[in-house]
Amino acid sequence: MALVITRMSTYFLRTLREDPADAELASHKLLVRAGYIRRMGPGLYTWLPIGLRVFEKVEQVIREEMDAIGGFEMRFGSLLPREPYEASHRWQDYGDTLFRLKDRKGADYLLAPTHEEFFTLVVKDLYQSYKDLPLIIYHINPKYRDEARPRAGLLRCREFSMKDSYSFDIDDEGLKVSYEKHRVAYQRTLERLGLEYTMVRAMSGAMGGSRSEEFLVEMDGGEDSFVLAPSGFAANTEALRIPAPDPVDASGVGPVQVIDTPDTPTIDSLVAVVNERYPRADRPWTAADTLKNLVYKVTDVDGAESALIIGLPGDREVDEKRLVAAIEPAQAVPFSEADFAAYPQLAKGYIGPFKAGVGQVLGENAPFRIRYLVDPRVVDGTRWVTGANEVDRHQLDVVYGRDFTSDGVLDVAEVREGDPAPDGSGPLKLARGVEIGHIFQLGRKYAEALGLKVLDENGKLVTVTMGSYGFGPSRAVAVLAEKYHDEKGLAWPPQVAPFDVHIVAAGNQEEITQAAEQLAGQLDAAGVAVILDDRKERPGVKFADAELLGMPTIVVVGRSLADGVVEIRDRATGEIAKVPFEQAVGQLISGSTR
RNA sequence: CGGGGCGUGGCGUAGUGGCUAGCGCGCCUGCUUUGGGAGCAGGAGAUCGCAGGUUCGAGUCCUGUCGCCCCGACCA
Repeated sequence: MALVITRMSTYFLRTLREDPADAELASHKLLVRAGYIRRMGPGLYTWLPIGLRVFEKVEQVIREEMDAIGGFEMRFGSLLPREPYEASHRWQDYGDTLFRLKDRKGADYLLAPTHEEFFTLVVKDLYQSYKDLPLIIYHINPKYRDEARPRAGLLRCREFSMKDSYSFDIDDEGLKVSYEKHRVAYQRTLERLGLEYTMVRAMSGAMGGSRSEEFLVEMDGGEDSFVLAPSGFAANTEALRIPAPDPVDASGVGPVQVIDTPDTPTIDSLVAVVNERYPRADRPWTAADTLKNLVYKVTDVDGAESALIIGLPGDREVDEKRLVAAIEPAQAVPFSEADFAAYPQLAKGYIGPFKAGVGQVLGENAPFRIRYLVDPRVVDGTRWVTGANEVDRHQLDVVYGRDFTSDGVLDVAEVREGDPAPDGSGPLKLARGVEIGHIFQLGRKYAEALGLKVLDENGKLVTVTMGSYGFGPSRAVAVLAEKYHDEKGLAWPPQVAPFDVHIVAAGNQEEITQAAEQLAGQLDAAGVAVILDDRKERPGVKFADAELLGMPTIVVVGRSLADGVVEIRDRATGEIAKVPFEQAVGQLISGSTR
């Protein structure tokens, strides 16, 4: 079947000469400038014809790999009724991120942020037996999330495209198999797209469930921070558990000394004072020798409040994201001035290790439970400079295990480049990435909430176990643009390029335009997708646009046609080959472009 | 939600309270030009985000409001 030659003189495409002012990332600038996408509103983008071709190619790769693991493509709408979301509690749990709307009768609807409930229900509708399982079904369609801050063009949108698939199994063994299939499908998809990726262990977040991994593409400007060990181990910083050092022999450390330390509001000033007045024999004190104790007010899901004191080395800050992940679903906020005022036992700035023992209370009028948790680096025998729980006083040579203990370990300190990897393979590397895929072993949360059960071989009703697996094609397009561009513009890998060959008719002479047309027609007949620049423009304009648009192969029909040759340019490498006109088609069909 | 920046033709921008809001790109007409974003001539296109206010006079100052971008928080 013959394709249609796209002629730039009539194609619905306009390139911009300058970067849009509201774009920061190269992918955003270039996709707008080259006429692939247009912004419609905050976090809302329209695919223009040439952009849609890229999007559909990415979508097709995903589709093929999903079909290869036995997935069945179907499609839900995006406008969905409230009730199933009510049953899974997500009508509430999703919070402000959910787009909600009402129909003319006042009934509640939502725009799908994801489709777990509806996939669960359609299986419940159709299947009743274990014999029907396992099952993988998926769709690719728009998702809606009212993000607090959409950004970076296609990277974080309020309407975006997602492939979401769902697996249904009779037992956990089956779920593992389905999960593994998806992992393989995602690896193949990303390889085919030409994207290098890192798989990281992730927190399961609001989705619930036991196991989850993210597929991240490393990129400056990415939104997820993760750590990478020399062994290849990788994890989200929230999910990372740092290794506890071995206990230290503290038999040579003298007894605790309480010292006067006025005017030491900061860790640095404290370190300076102790080094001057109480120098260590072996080496100077450093910020890492101090133990700072931060107080948080924690609110449990049942609304109960308590105080959490976190003891961590003075050279580290608490990573808020790690804290949130570590204590959820409870929430923590730093103790306020008013809180400190209400509990004078907590001497702000001079707080030391608190006596261990959950259930200890503070205050008389409004008793407060206190928990004292320490950083994993605080192990038996470690020697610290820390607060004395008295204004203007600190204590020296305080040894964990000898002089104080805790109610447990809380690993929420910031992670730094060079910190030891949990698997002992060496220093960690810190990186930023974009989450392009996420696979979850959901378990039975949705099946239970919505009553998805089947009869097993003994005739007993059992709840089905599920997995859910997301992949973002629109985000993948942005990441591809980010990875495949240079100072001149985009440079698509062939498998996702909107066209295989970009023919530039460099000159308006009859012979040139005719030769370009002829070449385009022959390539088209051979099944090569061609875009032909037949505009009445100067060659320089056409060259610049060809490079901006980024087809893998650019064929220039122009000056050299007088010698019977055309130029075949490789967009990515810049290589130019001069080829006799009559051999060009053969070369382009068999060459590296397909 | 907190912090910072910004709203001026389609795009990018200039504009110490003062005349008819300027420039570049793009667009239209004509002539010339034609292998690296052409030249000349002519032309169309802006209620300066919106609403109040101060002033003889507001794109410019004040207040409010809406929106956008960036950082953070949040986010399968």
